Amino acid sequence: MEELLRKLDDMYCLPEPMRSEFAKIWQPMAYPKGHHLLRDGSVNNYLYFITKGVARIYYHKQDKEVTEWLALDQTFFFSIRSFFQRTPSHLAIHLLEPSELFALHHDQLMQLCDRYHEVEKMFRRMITGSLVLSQIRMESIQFETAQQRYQRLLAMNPDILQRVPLAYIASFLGITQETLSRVRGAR
Amino acid sequence: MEELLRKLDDMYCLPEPMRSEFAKIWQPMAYPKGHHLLRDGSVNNYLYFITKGVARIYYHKQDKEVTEWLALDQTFFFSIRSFFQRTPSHLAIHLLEPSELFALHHDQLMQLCDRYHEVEKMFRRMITGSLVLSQIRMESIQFETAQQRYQRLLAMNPDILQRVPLAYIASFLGITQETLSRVRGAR
DNA sequence: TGGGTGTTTTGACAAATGTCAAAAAGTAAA
DNA sequence: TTTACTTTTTGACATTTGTCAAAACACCCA
Repeated sequence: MEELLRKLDDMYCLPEPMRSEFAKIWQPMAYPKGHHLLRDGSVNNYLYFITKGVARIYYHKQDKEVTEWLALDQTFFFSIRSFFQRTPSHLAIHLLEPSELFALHHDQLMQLCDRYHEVEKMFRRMITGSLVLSQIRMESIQFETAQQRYQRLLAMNPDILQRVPLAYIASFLGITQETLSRVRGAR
Repeated sequence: MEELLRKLDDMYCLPEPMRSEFAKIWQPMAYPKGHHLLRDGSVNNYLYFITKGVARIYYHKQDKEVTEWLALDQTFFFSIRSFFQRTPSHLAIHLLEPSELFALHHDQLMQLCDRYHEVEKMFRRMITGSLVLSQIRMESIQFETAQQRYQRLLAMNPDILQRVPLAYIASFLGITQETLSRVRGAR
C-alpha cells in the first residue's frame, strides 16, 4: 500500500481527508502465476496497480497472440479502451509471476472523481502521464530499428530479461522472436 | 466558434456559466500557409483547434524531417509532451494551408481547471479521448502493413490526398515516399 | 541420471521496405 | 507556350525483417 500511495503522491498530493478515502477504495489482492485478471470479450472494470510480479496485456491477431504491454512492479495498467469506453475488451490480461496487486473499480473511481475535484485532478494527471508514455512508445515503434527498441526496453527495465520469456518481449517490441534473438546475438 | 463549442459539448456538456467563460479564453487567429505555430526548442504554450486548413506536426530525426501528425479541420492538436511537461518541444508545427484556428493558453486552461471542477472534468475526458486515439494509432503502426495503414488513413480522411503532399503522408505513415508511391500503384 | 517439456538460437530462404538515381508528371510564372 | 521548379513515379539493388523447420539449450522431476 505504501508504494501505491507514494506513486499517487508523485502525480498529485491529495489533501488528507481525501487521500485516505481514496486509499480505501483500492482492493488488495494476490494471485498465482497464470491467473487471468481480464479475459477478452469482457469489460475491464478495474484499474490495476501491481506491487509485486508481472502482468502481460495481450490480444489475438488472427491466430497469433500479440503482447501489447508488460507491467512490472510498481506500475499501473488496464485496458484503456475498455475501461474508459465501457466496451468489451479485445485485450486480455494475465500474470507471468505470482503477483500482488491493488484494484480500483471504475464506478468507485468515477464517484470519487465526481465528489472531489482534487481526485479528479489527480486522475487527470495520471492519464496525462499515460498519454505522454504512449506518445513516446509510438515514436519509438515508428522510427527506431528493432535493435534500438530492444536497447531502450532494457535501459528502462534491466531485469525484464530474467522475468519475461523472449517470445513475449519480441511481440511487445513488434518483431518476431527470431529477429529478437538475432538482434541480441549481435551484441 | 460554433464548431469548437460543438466539439467540446461532445466530450462534456458544461453548465452555462462555465461554458461561456470557457469559450471566452479561446483566442481566434488566422495565418497564411507556411506559418509556424511552434518552433522546435520552444515550449508549446497553446492547445490548438483548427477550424479551417491543415497543420503538420513534425520533428528532425538526424538530417530528415519526420511528420508526427497531420491535423485537418475540426481537430485539436498540440505537442503533448511540451504542453504538459512544460519543456522545450522537439516538435515543430506549421500550416500547410492558410488556416483559421483557436488557441487556448496552458495557464488559462489550468486556472479554469482549478477554479471549476466541471472544466477539469471536461478536460480530463478530452485527454482520455486522445489516449484512446493514441492507443489505436500505436496498434496500427505496430501490426499493420504500409498498405493497410494507408487504407486506414484514407478511410478516415478521404480528402487528405488533395491537401497534403505525399512526402508528408509517407512520413506520417512511417514509410518512405517511394514505398508509398508503390503501395498506391498496387491498387 | 535421464527423459520430457518448454524456451531460445540457428539456417535457408522469402517478402517487405529502404536507398539512391533518374525519369516522368504536374504547376506556375514569364 | 516555354521554362523552371516541384512533386511523384520508376528502376536497380541493398537491408531489414519474416517464415518455417530444425537444432541447441535449460529446467523440472521421477
